[in-house]
Amino acid sequence: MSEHEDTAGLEDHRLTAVRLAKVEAIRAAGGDPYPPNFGPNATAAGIAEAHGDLADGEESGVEVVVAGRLMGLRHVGKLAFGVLQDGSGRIQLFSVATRLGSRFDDFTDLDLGDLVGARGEVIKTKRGELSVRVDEFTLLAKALRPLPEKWHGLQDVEKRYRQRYLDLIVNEDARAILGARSTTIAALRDSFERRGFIEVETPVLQPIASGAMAKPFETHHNALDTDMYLRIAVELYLKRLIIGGVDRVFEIARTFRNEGVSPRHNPEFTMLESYQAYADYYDVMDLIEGVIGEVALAVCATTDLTYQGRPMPLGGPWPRLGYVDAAAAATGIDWDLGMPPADARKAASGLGLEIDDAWGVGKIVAEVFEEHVEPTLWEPTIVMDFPVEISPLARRHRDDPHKAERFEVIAAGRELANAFSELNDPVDQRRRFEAQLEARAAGDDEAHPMDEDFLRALEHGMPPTGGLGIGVDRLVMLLTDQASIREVILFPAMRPES
RNA sequence: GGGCCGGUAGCUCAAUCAGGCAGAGCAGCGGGCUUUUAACCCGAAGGUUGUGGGUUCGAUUCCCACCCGGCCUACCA
Repeated sequence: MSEHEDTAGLEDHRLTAVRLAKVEAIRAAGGDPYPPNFGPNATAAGIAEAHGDLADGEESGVEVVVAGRLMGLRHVGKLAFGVLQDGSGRIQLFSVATRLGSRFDDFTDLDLGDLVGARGEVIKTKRGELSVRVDEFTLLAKALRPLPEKWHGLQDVEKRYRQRYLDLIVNEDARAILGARSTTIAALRDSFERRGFIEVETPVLQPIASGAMAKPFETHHNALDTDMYLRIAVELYLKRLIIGGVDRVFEIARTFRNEGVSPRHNPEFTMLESYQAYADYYDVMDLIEGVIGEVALAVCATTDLTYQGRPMPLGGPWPRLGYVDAAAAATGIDWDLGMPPADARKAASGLGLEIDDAWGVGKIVAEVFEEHVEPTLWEPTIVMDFPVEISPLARRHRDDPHKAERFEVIAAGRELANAFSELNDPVDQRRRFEAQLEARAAGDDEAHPMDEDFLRALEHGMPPTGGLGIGVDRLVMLLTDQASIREVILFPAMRPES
């Protein structure tokens, strides 16, 4: 195959044809437009830190070798000013025809987007721009396609998601969010590890989609000839590890749910789940408040954030509301999980909610809560003591059999974290699964499936345990002030092109 | 899934309301300039107006269908 057959039409477009021709010219002159390596010894940020205090027109006497992408090029007679962008920032390449000789024309012939290496002394120009005064430069990789507009960047949302590399090249915000996400993950890991939690990895492919109530992605394992599901949670696997004696365990788990796509939902997302033996949900409240505070400090250097124009104080302790009490306060109806379901249904219908006849009081109150309470909670709030009916994996409340020792952290009107005193009574767990099977039979296709393998593990004895799940993407949204989950996921789910 | 909005040069945007030669800036090309900072000046280029139909003498513009995206909504974390 000749190297021309695979240019995919690039030679047909005037902008790319010019660049292809430059590649050919370089090769014809014995050069390599794609050399195998290069050895930079300085970064834009490092140079700024070391030499930022040079006076205008002053020379540092220090020679550096830098590498990056050419983002700007201003040709002024026998001078040329290039803008080199590397992973740390930008530095000007100051080229002087009298120093570069015949190579000066090659420098001005570079295209925006080319990857370039340069060697020269760090100086500050007369106009005060810190620069590398180029004595030698090398084309490190020819860019055949033009960059988006240098001032406005890439605005087209679809292109920004599909071609995230362009977004990262030209939009500083995109790079900042990527960095904040990385810092968030590192800070979460650090917070849990310092508390003695061990990080593990459990199956993504599971024979039963357990641990949450959601529609899974289905797939098939050919060699085992068995249907499998992409995990919707890691809960039951981490509890197996608690049973196995791993007393503090966590996983940063990519999780998959075959549900709608929205500014707050991506079919694959990241959840951190942790389990702590001998702890109850009160211990977990302290844990989540501590962890979120630490992460906010690591990422934002403060816990007093602004989210979408409104104050978002992440520092704990957070207010704690009773789940049923909050529903009552919001609607003026004296909800009681022990009330006759018909009464609850009537009251909820009076609020304009559509209630399925098969629902129990717990599910009805949950509907009321999600409609009338959750959207109104802006600052982080712990809502505790959920209906046991909608909490099949949580321990029954020590004082009220209708409730579970479960809480969620609500922030900006949506769930940020979900936690409970874990259910470790295997007989009760079996009954809860059976109740879920009944709900499934009644038409709830997100009811939790029976999991005999997990029950067998529970029957060996699980210590009292506090469990926690944190929506990592949503946490990053809060920390970076982003309204859409797609802004904090590098490659959000999209329909295939064409 | 439903509703609303959008898709024009490589990129950022005009023109669409009320049908009449589709324009500009950046990028690219040619030329000039020894201190630029979105450099500037001169010149010449660059278009299947998302796709396919329809109405019309004439469609980027009006109509229909479809594709892709955004927001809202539904499901959910």
